[in-house]
Order: sequence, then structure tokens, then C-alpha cells
Amino acid sequence: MSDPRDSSQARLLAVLDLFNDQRLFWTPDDISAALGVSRPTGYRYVRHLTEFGLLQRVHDGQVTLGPRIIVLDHYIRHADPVLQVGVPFMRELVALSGFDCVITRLMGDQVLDTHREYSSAPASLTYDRGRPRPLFLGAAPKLILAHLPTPQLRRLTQGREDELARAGLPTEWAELRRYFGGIRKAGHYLSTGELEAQLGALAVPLLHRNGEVLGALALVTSVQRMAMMDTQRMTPLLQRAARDIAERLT
Amino acid sequence: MSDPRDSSQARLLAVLDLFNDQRLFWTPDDISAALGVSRPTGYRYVRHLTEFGLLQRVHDGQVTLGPRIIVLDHYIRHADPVLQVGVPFMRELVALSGFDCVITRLMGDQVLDTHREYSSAPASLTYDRGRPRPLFLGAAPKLILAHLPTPQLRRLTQGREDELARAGLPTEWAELRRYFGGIRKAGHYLSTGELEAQLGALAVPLLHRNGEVLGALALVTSVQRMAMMDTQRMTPLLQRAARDIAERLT
DNA sequence: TTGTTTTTTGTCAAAAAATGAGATTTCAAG
DNA sequence: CTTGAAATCTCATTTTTTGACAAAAAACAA
Repeated sequence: MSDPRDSSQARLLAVLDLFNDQRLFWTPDDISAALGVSRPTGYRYVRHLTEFGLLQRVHDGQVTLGPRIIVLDHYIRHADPVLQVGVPFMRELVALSGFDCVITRLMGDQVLDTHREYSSAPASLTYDRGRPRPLFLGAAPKLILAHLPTPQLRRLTQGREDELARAGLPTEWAELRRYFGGIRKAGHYLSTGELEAQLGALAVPLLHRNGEVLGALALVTSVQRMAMMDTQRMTPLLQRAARDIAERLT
Repeated sequence: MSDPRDSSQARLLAVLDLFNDQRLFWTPDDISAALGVSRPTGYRYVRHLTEFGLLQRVHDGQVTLGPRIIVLDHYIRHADPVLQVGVPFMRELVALSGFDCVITRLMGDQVLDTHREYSSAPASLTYDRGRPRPLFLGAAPKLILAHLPTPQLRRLTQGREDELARAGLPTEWAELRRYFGGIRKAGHYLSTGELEAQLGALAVPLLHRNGEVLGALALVTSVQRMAMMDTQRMTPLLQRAARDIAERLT
């Protein structure tokens, strides 16, 4: 019955929601105001979160995201088996192709690039690790969705008809299913200018033994250079790497 | 009066403390046991944290750190002014020296490398971004401590006599002060094999206009290659870069 | 499919904590 | 030393949290 977002514990966590690209520095007063709690309570929240390193005080009474975030991120990176076995293969692909190589994962409801191995001529600096990506744009997300079990795909797409429409995808369930089914059968997806006008990507799925989709492995570059790529030759290489990575996962 | 770590809000955050290098996957049951709360409460904690993306469920009932961590880390990286202006200078230093270039910061009580610009022959893969570093070992931390205001230095060193002794530093305050004073006057510090036996580093402070120490800028490489470096020539280049970075900070 | 076990979520009264108002303290800057 | 703002403290009241137990849901096996 109770909305889990409306509890004192959740309110404390809600402080973290205030921090983003746009605004990384807050005063306790602003936090209190933004959350609609009293000043002492705002200060208490800040104290608690600072205690755990999720926030830190900087000068002139402002607070910002704390060192614990960086450490936790380090743990994720360091312990993620997909990255541990994947990165060397990504390096090889970069050397082979000259393009950037990216591993993209669906985490919860969010699509994130968890690693990007840059080429000597990086394709883009706008989407690096951790920047939330649209669910329905670009090669990697589409490939991931295409390999999701049907119920999960349904859950993810439900209530996002607007977003689907804006991405030029069908909003009707049957048709949507057919669309993603097609991508799944193809086993790869080539996007040109979907996420960003000047960029293209070739992605293949990272499939666990049991068939579960772990994410996508993609090569990214400019549309011009992408046009010169021999897709027929590159796709098997990518798929091979994806298979090798999956095989080496415990 | 009340221990801030002993409150329901803090207990919720304490869940995050369970996750580290050693163990990145927990079941709600294990969490309940580790925190000494009942099963339903453990499940509630997991639900709350998952709600905010700090945790995520993976298969077979386990949970691990969630996507929100990666996103928040992305915000920090993306919005940190020191990195924004510093990275291009670091690239240049790497090109000039052939060594890795690292920015190290004191965040709260923790010393962290916030960025590492790798050379074509990376010096080490054991200390990358976000791995907590010892406070008293290595060129960068020493340089940062050396430029801290005296009261803060005192606070940081107090109660860590063991750690100081293990690092081969004086445990007595007056002597310690003199030691760090010497480093500060020198304006740079060359370490060989301190943090890791086979690595050396040359560090200079990143000083804000007002004299506040923002962190350290360091070149890292193997002791062999470090021995061949012309320190006399390299130090001014590093210092110059540090000054340029500081100047460009708003 | 069924039955069986395990995991996860409700229900609710007792216990614990969070909260806000206002007072008080701390701290930096004149 | 004074001033003013920032941060903390005190405490009575209100709101949550909590655990025991029960119920439901999900995973699993036959």
C-alpha cells in the first residue's frame, strides 16, 4: 500500500536524485527546500550521506557527490566478469578495425555503456561510460531488447509509447515484437545516425550459454568511415569475439 | 549524542558497505544476517536501494551494485572541473614523457586517483581510477598532505600512528610536520618503489589560486624507466602543467 | 500438469526513530 | 570582540520502522 518512495529512508536516498549533469553542487538549505523538509532535517541527511562518503562537503558550505561513488564504481568495473574477459577482445577489435569498441548493458531499466575501448581516432566524446542512453535508439540497445525474453520486453516497452514513436518504432505490441524478432534473427544490427547524426555502429549480442542476453558488443565510428567498412567481413569477427567472451565467462 | 551510524536511515546505507572487491554479490538473506536485521527488513532494504538503482537484482536471487553508481560516477567525471581542464594537459605530458599521467585527489579522508591517462606502455594495471590508496605511501598522497593546512594534516594523521610507522614516517607530530614541510618546500616528490616495488612516480601539487591544494599531478612508470628520466628537466614541465591547469579553473 | 520448497511480500501492534520549532553553538570575517 | 550566517542541539510529538507471523508468489521437481 505504502509508496516506497515516501518513507524517511527513501527520502534520504532521494537526495542523490538531485545531483546530475546540470547541477553537481548543492547547499544543505537548497536540499531541504528541494525535498520539502526542514533545515535541521536537511542537514541531518547531508550528515548521514557524508558519513558514508556518498556526499562530501566542499568549500563555502556546498556538498557534492562523494568519493564512495568513485570507489563503488571501481568495484563494479573491477569485478564485472564481462569486462574482465571482454576488454582484451575489445582491444583486439579496435586494433583490427580502427573503430571504437563498446560494451553496452541493460542494467535494470537503463541502458549503459559499461566500457569503451577507444581507437586512435575516437568516434565521439559525447557518450562515454555511464551516460544513460535512450532505450530505443542505436544499435546496441536494439540488439539487447531484441534478445530479451518476451515478458521482459513487454514490461520495458509498456508505457513508453511516446518514446517508441519518437524513435520511429511501432507502438503496437504485435508489430513491435515482429520488429525486434527480425533483429534477433539477423543476429546483428547496423545503425547509421540513429543516436547521433554523424555516428554509426555495428552491434552483435553478447549471449550467455543459457541464451540470456548479457549485453551488446559494438563497433562505433563516423558514418563516413562506417560506409567504407565491409560489413560482411566485420560482422563475423564481432560475433566471433562475442562468442569467445561468452565462452570464457564462468 | 546518538551515533549517526545507528539509525534506521544509516542502517539502510550500511548495506552498501557490504559490497567490495572481495564480494560483489549478496542475497537478501545474507544482507539481513550481516546487518543483524530480520529477513523482511533485509528485503525491504534491498527493495529501497533497488528502487533508486543503487542495487540491482541479478539472477538466482542475488543483488549487486546498481546502474545508478555508474551514472553518478559519470556525472562526477563529467562535471569535475579539474578533470575537464586537466585531461588535455595530461595527454600532452604522456606524449612528452611516454609515462602514465595521473591526477590524485584527497576526497574526504580518502586518497583516490580520479583520472589516469595511459601511455602506450602503461606502468601498472593495479591502481586505476577509484581504487582507494594508502594515505602515506607514494608521491601523490605525500605531496597532497604536504600542502594541507596544518590543522587538517593533524586531523588526518591523528590516530594513524600505526599506518605512519608502517610507511616509515615519523609518528611524532613535530617531526612529522617537519617532514611534510620539507616536501612542501621542495615543490615536488620523487618516489621509487613506495606503493609498489617496481613503480616510481614524480608528483607535483595542483594548487588553487588561493593556495588550497586540489590534488597532485604525477607521472608514473617503472623504476627502471624512472631512473633514466631527467628529473631536473621533467619537474618544471610537470609544474608548468599544474600551474596551467590551476589557472584555467574558474 | 501437480505438489513441494524457497523466496518474497503482506499485516499489524510494539518499539524506535525521524521530525520541526526554536534555542544554542560554532565559525569566519570584520 | 562583535556580528551574522551556518550548523547543531534539545525535546515533545508524530511518523516510521521493525519483527513475528501469515500469506502469497515464484522456482523447482517429479
